[in-house]
Amino acid sequence: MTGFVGQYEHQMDEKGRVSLPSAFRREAATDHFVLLQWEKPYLTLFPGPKWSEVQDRLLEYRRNDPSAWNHVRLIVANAVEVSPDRQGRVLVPAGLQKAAGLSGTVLVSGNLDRVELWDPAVYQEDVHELEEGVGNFVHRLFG
Amino acid sequence: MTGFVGQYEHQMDEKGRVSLPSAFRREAATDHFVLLQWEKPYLTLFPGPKWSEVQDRLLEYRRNDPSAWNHVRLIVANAVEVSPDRQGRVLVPAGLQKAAGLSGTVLVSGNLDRVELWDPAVYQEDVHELEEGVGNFVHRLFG
DNA sequence: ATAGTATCCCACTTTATCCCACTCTATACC
DNA sequence: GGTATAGAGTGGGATAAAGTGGGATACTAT
Repeated sequence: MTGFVGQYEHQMDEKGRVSLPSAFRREAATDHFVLLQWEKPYLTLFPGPKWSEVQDRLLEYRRNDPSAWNHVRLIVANAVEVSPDRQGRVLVPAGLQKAAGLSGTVLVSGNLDRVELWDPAVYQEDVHELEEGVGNFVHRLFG
Repeated sequence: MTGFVGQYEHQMDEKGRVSLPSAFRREAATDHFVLLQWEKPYLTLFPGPKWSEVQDRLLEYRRNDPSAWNHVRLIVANAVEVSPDRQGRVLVPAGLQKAAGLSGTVLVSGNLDRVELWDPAVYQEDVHELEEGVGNFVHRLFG
């Protein structure tokens, strides 16, 4: 129950398969995942149980706001249900590959309750080094 | 339940393994740890249960603040789940070794609910001797 | 029915993890 | 105070697992 932590660089082959780190497979304790893009420029992989929570929130959001319908459609329509094969790889459909600019080396990054798939170069650029001064929050979190 | 107290200098071998003091292993009462750097220039080793608390705070922080996402990513992506081997050693990944400037002799220092890993020279410089005048608080703590 | 496509399974290589053996230190007992 | 014993820290080697590439089978669609 430590959540998904750590990051790994794995190769995506020409079929679009990416190995989930064995540590993540053990952590998930399920072979049932949902892969989608809810924010650019990366993909998110939710374990089945976590996805159920998210789904409930989507349903509620849609019920209370008519304009939400198209938001939900866009995200859900491009989502896929995936299961690791016997070697622990998940298949990333061509559409999602393109949406996240994935090819060759993929950064598989743990983010507590989910796993994220990034183009390494994009990650490097988007997720900056912590600056001095923003450090106040960390003492409340880790102190 | 005395917490982690005391400090030890242990050798990190070329594989990046560092022995946890046996006193700390007894104190933790678990072989499940999370090692990360949330503040420079040292590493922090959380026992599993303590990490769960921290994780909950991270999730809450992230939920309430969109700008928090990258902070959480940076810290969590460089974290690792570690378990001592039969000899009581934990493996420090190369990335974290570099981030904390660890090589050769490592200072393994108890800090109540967690264990910290320091470069001895850096520790010597950063953690000063107790100065006169700042001592007011101690009577409230220990008195 | 056939061709194209997608999914699953098998095999190999490399890297990491685990385990065994040794030495030194600290403690306890004589 | 000295000696013996047990525990802790350190180094290296072997085994198992993880990641990667390719092939075969089943399914779908035309």
